[in-house]
Amino acid sequence: MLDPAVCCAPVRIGLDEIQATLLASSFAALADPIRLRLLSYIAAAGGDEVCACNLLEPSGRSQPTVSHHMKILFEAGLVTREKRGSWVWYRLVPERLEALRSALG
Amino acid sequence: MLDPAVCCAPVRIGLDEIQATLLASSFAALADPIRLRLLSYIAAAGGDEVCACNLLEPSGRSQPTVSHHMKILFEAGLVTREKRGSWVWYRLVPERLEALRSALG
DNA sequence: ATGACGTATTGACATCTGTCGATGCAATCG
DNA sequence: CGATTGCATCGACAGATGTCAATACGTCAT
Repeated sequence: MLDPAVCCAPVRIGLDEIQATLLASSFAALADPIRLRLLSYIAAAGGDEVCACNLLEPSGRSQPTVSHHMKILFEAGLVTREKRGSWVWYRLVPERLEALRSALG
Repeated sequence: MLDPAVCCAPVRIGLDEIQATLLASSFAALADPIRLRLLSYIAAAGGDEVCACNLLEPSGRSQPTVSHHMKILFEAGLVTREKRGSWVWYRLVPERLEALRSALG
């Protein structure tokens, strides 16, 4: 057995359980290829907002599935949702993305 | 029906399926509170490397569970693993974290 | 060699997640 | 008004994921 001081020093904790759970759920929203592509569609769109109908075809998924994913992104605070007439428009929330960026630095 | 040009403009794609899948699996590695805390333990440690035995107690999980999570972080390229004697030492991979940061910008 | 210790792997299980068809709801059109 | 259209929700299902007990594998001390 080596000197315990070498290996088993007291523990420092940088992230409490609540913070970690919140952060993890945010990253979970990014942990799906479809959702990342949906975000990139919005980011790459000409204007800063995109109609839900534009997200359907390129994702290659059914309408309920896309709606499900957009709900997850919405509840994670990564996009806003605004209904105008028959259509629903989504926008990115740059501050939220920036918050996640800073958590990695 | 409104003018289709208003809503159903042609689609721009910013992320192909392969890139999206790779990115998603990296974020998936961050999408768990235990793994975020494990990373924070390493980051908050005095030196730049941490023995696996130090990760066990603060995580509040069994040894196999911690080993499982460290394997996921390792395979995601977020930490390196080095066995010296009986112990295993982990280090963060800052470049990998930076790569994920830049994906959010 | 033998035992003790640190870590990884296996197997099993409950839970979570992505997916789609069917349905519901609200707004628009005729 | 009724029909149609855009989107959300529900129900069901297969596959992925987190967890731990049991076990296996190396390394060290005796």
